[in-house]
Amino acid sequence: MKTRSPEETKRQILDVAERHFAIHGFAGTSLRGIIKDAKVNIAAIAYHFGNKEELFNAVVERFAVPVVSEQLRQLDVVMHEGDLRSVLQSFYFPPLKLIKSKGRSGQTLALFLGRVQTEPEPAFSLVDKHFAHCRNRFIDAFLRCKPTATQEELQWYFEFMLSLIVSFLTRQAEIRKRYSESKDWTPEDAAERMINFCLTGMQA
Amino acid sequence: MKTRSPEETKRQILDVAERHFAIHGFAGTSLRGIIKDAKVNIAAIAYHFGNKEELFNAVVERFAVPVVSEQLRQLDVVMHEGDLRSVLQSFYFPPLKLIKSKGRSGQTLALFLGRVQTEPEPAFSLVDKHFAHCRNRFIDAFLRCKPTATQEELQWYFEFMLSLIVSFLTRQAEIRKRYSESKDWTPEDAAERMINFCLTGMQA
DNA sequence: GTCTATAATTCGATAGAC
DNA sequence: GTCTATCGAATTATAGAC
Repeated sequence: MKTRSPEETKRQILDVAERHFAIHGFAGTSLRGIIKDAKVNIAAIAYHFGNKEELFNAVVERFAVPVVSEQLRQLDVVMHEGDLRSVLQSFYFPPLKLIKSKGRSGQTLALFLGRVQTEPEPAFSLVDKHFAHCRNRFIDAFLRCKPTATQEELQWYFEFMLSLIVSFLTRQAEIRKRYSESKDWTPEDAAERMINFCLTGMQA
Repeated sequence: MKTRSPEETKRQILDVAERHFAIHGFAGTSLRGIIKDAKVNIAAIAYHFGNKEELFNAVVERFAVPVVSEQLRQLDVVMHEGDLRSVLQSFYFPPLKLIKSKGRSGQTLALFLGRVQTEPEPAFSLVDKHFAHCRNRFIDAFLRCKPTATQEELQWYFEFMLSLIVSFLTRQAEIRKRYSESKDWTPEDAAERMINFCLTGMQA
């Protein structure tokens, strides 16, 4: 058996765990299933991550931190323009870009990213930890674009914007199968549709 | 111990199972937790429903059948009008009405209704069974309202419409907590916002 | 139909050698 | 750091008495 570096072992565990959590959810995932696919020892998880919940947290953190960071970075760039489309793009593009850069494994990352937002504990409580600040910043940006809107309206718009991408990420595989008779579309096509839908929806 | 009628036992199991599945998901729910709350014997579940998956199926069926039936009935009434708002109302109102009619337990029904659409197997595969026909009918109705739109566009609009309510049902408790500083809103308010958002979004 | 008792797995976690 | 071995708890499902 070839030996692996500790970093490689950690990454391997994270990759497989991400896939299992994405497909089966937190409760439906067993550590023994993960170590079987990752070809590591059961004790390696305990050594590197602690327990199941901390492993899950590590998987969330690996994608959430760079995605939120990039969303806020892009938002900073376009903030002064007061252009709603640019704000929506700042929200939608970073996660889709990360998924695309992952190639084939991006599909399970996408599923995991959506699943985190819809799963029961402990997944759900992690969302606020990573995304609460992001949400407030985007609602502020909305206010710049629509100065006459109430805070309540803008909060709903944020929830609607989030709903579309969460639902898309979670169900895109099923959507593709369901509408297989239609011509193919790329994630960029879907992003454009979501952005246009939000854009007009917010101009009610 | 007071004896219960078989029908009452079944209903009691379904009620508690619905709550547990809604809160913990399919994999995260244990039959022992259900029988403890329902104050029935473990063997009663096997006798009345078979196994865990069939119990879950029974919970889904109990709400899905009347909701879909009412959606299609309302759609039939407004189909000829070619009015998009009426079509959207035919989709959104029946589930919200059922939830409201349940009173306090409507909250867990709402959570379960949304959860079914986002959970991993076996929940997800049940969705198509109950809702596939409904989806086709509503996409047909969209076509009547927007004769120039492509099939692909209309399919996306259906997914967006579905996304909003699924996300709302799953997360409305968290949304309320998150924006507690805002003034209160009723499910009817939320439905109107979703319908208006969809309506303008579809007029892009 | 309802119950007790238990079979048969599977799980997360850990102790301890190397 | 990595491994084997295993503990203790929890799970689903079922057999069989009443």
